[in-house]
Amino acid sequence: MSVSIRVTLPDGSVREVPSGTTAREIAEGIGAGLARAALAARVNGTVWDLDRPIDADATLAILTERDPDALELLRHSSAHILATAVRELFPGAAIGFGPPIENGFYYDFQVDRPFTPEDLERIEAKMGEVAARDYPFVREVVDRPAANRRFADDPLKLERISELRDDETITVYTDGPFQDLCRGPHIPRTGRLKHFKLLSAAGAYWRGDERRQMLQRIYGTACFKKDELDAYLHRLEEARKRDHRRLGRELDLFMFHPSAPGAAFWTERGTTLYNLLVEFVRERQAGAFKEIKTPLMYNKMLWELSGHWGKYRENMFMVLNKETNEADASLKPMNCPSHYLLYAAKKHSYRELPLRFVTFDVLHRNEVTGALSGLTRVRQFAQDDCHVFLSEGQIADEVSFLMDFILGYYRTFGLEASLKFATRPETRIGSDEMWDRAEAALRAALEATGMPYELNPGDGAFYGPKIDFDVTDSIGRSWQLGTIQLDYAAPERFDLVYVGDDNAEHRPVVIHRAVSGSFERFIAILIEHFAGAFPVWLAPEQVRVIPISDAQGDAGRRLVERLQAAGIRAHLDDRNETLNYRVREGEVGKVPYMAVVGQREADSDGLALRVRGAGKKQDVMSAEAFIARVTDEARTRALAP
RNA sequence: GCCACUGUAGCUCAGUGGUAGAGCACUCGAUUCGUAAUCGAGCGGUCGUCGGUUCAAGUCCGACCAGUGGCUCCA
Repeated sequence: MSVSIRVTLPDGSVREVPSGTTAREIAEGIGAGLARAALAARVNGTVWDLDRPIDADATLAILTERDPDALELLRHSSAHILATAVRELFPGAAIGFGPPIENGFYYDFQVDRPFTPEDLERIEAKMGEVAARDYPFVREVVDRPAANRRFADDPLKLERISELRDDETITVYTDGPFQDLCRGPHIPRTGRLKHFKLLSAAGAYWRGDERRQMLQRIYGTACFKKDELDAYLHRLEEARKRDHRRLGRELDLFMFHPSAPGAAFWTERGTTLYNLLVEFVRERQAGAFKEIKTPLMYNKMLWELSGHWGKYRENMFMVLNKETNEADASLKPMNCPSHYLLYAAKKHSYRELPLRFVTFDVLHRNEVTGALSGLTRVRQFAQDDCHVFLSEGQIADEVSFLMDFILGYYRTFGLEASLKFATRPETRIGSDEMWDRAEAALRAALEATGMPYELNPGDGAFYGPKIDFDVTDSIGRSWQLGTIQLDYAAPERFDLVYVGDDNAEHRPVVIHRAVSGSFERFIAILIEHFAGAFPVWLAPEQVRVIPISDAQGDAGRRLVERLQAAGIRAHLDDRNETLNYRVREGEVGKVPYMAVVGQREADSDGLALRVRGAGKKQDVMSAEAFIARVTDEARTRALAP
């Protein structure tokens, strides 16, 4: 005896079908084409396997390749197919987790030896076979004892099973010879996987815990269409080409040397770029901020007061005391404590608040070797660091002020930032009333911008809530750049006070603010963002003057002098090379403007302008007009060319 | 710090146990050119470092250093 259920389709129509009918059967009832295209179903808003019986009234939509959720499904199933292949080639491999991720999927294995690149090729070929065998993905609901029996040989899975709550449904998915503990859902058959590639193998701690054993992770990606896969691989290649480490060398901006791992050497051009950024921040901060400099090295008295000596010591470069032979001093890893000392050194009136200390001092953090990476993760760097001392009543206005400052800064570079609002964590200091006020003030300032923001409940610092500014780079990596953090703890710890209009001492609040994060990392992001083709105001070399032949050498030299006198970073390329060769070098070197001087231009006190990236198209103009153009673009910090 | 991979000329790379190679860059010479690589010659490496195996090591083994991809962490 079968009970009927009512299934509502996206167009609003209702089908009455026997309980236990699958989405596939309903799709077949709608049309053979839909049934062929079907990958899964969305039942009451949740993605289900196509062949899972539906036993109650439901809304149902058939998922095809076109559905945004389908790709995740394919990639999750790809991970299973990867595991299927690995198990065939490495029968003893224990399996960890295999989820879909942003651009593909991975699976973790416990194997006797790590995978080699050759293994990856074999595994990829085997995945093709598994897909071609077109196994169905079969879902089964099992009870705990059955699950334990099935994965008796697999300690990782047994550990996972033991953590499942009793009220959780345990499901097992099987494709051909491979079964996996998995919540699903999956594509109906392995044959639906056609376009995939394994990308890399790497170690990864089991459960992401560095105290647990290391598993071998294989990363891969999969798409529904070949051109999508090709496009993704092409994107990876493009990202590799604009990698700041490669461009940093090619454009002669910086280098690293084994003598100073994690600390950059800046060339003349790189230093020009670095200083231009610092100058830009200085210019924007002029007036409202007070730039200060504090020592780079401190004895442990300060770090004990700040708490770093206990919690952050591992990351600090220690300095040995010659007499006691003990490490009792350190290079500063952060500016905050020294700013507090300077603040506390004299009495402050409420009239001075908000008082904004900014600095570009050099910081050192002893990052573990494996964490270092180009300019994005270094041991020596400088932040555009600011600490604001203010009264609690000034928070809302101050946060608005700082947000405008930060967003305007990013806008200059054409960078899009997304905002995150992190609220009180479980372990925190201060009263609930204090947190209520702080969060309300931050939130009000956030909403005043009208920008969308993501809520990160519980992610605030123990000393106060914060707003983080994330920027996404060309490779799709997201970087936390700026931050606005309220700090109620530091003023207590350092006993910071100001004198109020009641002539009594009051506790200020501190706001930590950074805009670029660190200049080093920000430059890395800019290099990749612009692919090395900096806007005129930032380009280390703005103009390259190229006399066509020796006869125009003097005219070229005069032009360079004139440009330099106008404050333009111009260089002469009068080398004994062909015009074509020198133009090519200018293009490859991403110089925004090439000013070519032939006899006609030499006679008329002009130049033939070639704009970076615009090809052969040239624009003959007077030196005067050109100077006006370049200085204007530099002054306004225009993004083009 | 952990796992794997990589390290040969300034750069990109070839060289799988038998006398170190190519292209570009650089230097010199010729060429004086109208918008993405002119021609020729030359210079340049104790093959990351140290140790081991071997008659013989860039090549095989070990340790260390550095880089890369991840994990952990993070500006």
